[in-house]
Amino acid sequence: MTPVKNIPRHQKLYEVLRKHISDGLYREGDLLPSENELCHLFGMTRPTVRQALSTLANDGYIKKHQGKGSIVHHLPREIGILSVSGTTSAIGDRNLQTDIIIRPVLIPWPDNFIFPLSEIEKESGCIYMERLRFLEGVPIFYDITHIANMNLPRITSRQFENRSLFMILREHYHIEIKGVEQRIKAIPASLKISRFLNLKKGEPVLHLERKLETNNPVLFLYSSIFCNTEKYSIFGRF
Amino acid sequence: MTPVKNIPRHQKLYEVLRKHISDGLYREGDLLPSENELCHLFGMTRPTVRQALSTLANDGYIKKHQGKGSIVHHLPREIGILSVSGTTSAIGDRNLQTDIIIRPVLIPWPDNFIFPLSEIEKESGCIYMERLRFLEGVPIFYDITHIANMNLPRITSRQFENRSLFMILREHYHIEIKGVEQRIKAIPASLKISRFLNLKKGEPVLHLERKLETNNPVLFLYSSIFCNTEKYSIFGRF
DNA sequence: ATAATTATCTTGTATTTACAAGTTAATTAT
DNA sequence: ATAATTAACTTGTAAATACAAGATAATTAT
Repeated sequence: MTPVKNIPRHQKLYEVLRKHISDGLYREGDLLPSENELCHLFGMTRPTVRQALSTLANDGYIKKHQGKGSIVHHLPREIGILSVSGTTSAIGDRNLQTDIIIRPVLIPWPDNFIFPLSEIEKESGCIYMERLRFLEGVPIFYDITHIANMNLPRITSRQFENRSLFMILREHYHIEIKGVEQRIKAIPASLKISRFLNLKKGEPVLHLERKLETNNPVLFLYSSIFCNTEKYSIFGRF
Repeated sequence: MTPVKNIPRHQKLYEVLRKHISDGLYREGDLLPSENELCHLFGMTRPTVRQALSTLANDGYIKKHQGKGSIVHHLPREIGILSVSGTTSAIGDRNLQTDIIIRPVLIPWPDNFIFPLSEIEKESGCIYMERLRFLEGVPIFYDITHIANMNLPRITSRQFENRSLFMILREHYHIEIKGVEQRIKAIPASLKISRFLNLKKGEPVLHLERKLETNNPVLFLYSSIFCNTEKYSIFGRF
C-alpha cells in the first residue's frame, strides 16, 4: 500500500501558505499575492486557489477584502486552544513544554462519562492519559484524555513528551481531526487541580470538555482540560 | 434609494435552509436534499448550492459526508454564545429574557479600555449600555457593551428589551456582524458581578471580552460578558 | 492645482463541464 | 441463501469562462 499521496491541490496550497504565515515569511498586515498571481505561481485555477484562501480565512490566518486582497492577520499571541489544530501547533513547539503525569494506559471507561459513548467504544475499552502543559515555566493546562482503544497499536508505549498528540495520531495512525464540540465553564479549582496548576483551592479555573471528531467516523477523542487563566487568556476568532 | 436587494443566491439558500433547520422542519439526523436536488429545487447550479451548504456546515448546522449527504446536526441546547449570530437568535427569543440595567447612553471612552481604539473611534465618543439576561428566570449573562458613536442616530432611545442588539443594528442601520475576536477567562466574581448573577463573591465566573467586526470597516462593537456557568455551559462547535 | 472620470487592479458571484471517490442498494454468480 | 460484483446514487476536486463590485491609481477635464 503506497503512503497517502492524493492530497487535494487546494489543501496543499493551504498548507504552504499557512506555513509561510506561521514562519513569519508573510507578516501581519501583509498582502498575500493576488488570487491570479497564486494561480500561475502554483499552476492551478482560481476556484482551487479560492478554496485554499477560504479555508485560511476561516481559520483566522487571513482576512479577505473585496477589491483589495487577502491581508495576513496577526497571529494570536494568546493560547489558541479554541482552534482545531491542537495546542502545540497553535502556540509553537518552542514555548509549550509538556509533562506526562500519567502515561497512556488501558483502563475500562469510567462510569458516568462526561459524553455519551457508542457500544463499539464501550466494548473496546479506553486509553487514558494525563498531561500538564507549561508556558514559560508556568503550568497552564491540565489535560485529561480518553480515547477508545480501536486500531491504535503500541500507542501506550509512545513518547508524548513535547509532542502533540494530534501529530502522533496523524503520522502513525493517519487520524485527522475533523471537528470539535466543546463546553466551557468556570469552576472552582479542586485540591488536585489547584496543586497541578499552582493555584489556591477554590480559585477560578476554566474547564473545557471537548469531543473531537476524526476522519474515522466511530473514533472520537475526549479531553477534559483545566486552564489557569490568571496570566493567559483563551483566544478565539471567527 | 431602493432597499438592499442584491443578496447573493448562495446566501439566500443558506438562510432558507438555516431557517428550516431552526424551525425544526429538518430535524436532527435528517438528510438534507442532495446537492443536485437542491439545484433544481432552487434553480441554481451545484457550486452555488455547495457554497451555501459549506457555510451551513461551517456554522455547525449540518455535517457533510462524502457519498452520503448532508446530515442535520442537533442544535446546541446550550447557550451558543460562541457563535457569531448573537445570543438571542441562538437560544431562541422565547427562553431568553433581557433586562436593561443601563439604557444606551453617550459617554466618553473609559481610560485603559480593554481593546485598543482607533483615532476615529476616540473622537466620536461611545455608546454605553448594560444588560442582564435570564434563562428560565436565572441570571446568566451580565453584558457590558461599548460602541463608537458613528452614524447611529436615535440609538439611545430605542427599545432593547427582549430584542437582540444585533437585530436592531441590522434592521435599522444595516450593520452586519462579520467576525469576532474574543478572549475567555475564568475570574472570581466581584461584589457587583456576584449580585447581578446571584452568586457569592469570589465564585468562578466566565469572562468574555469580545471585539465584533462589522460590515463597516471602522465600526466595532465591544462587549464584556460575565457568565454564570453554574447550571449552563458555553457551547461551541467547529 | 483640483476635481471628476476612467482604467485597471483586486475579490465576489455564477455557470458549465468533467471526473474522482465514498456509500448504498440492486444485481449477478456461486 | 450467501457472497461478490455491478450500478446508481451521493459529495469532493478541478478546470475554463464570464461578469459584478469594491479599491486604487492614472488620466482627463475643469
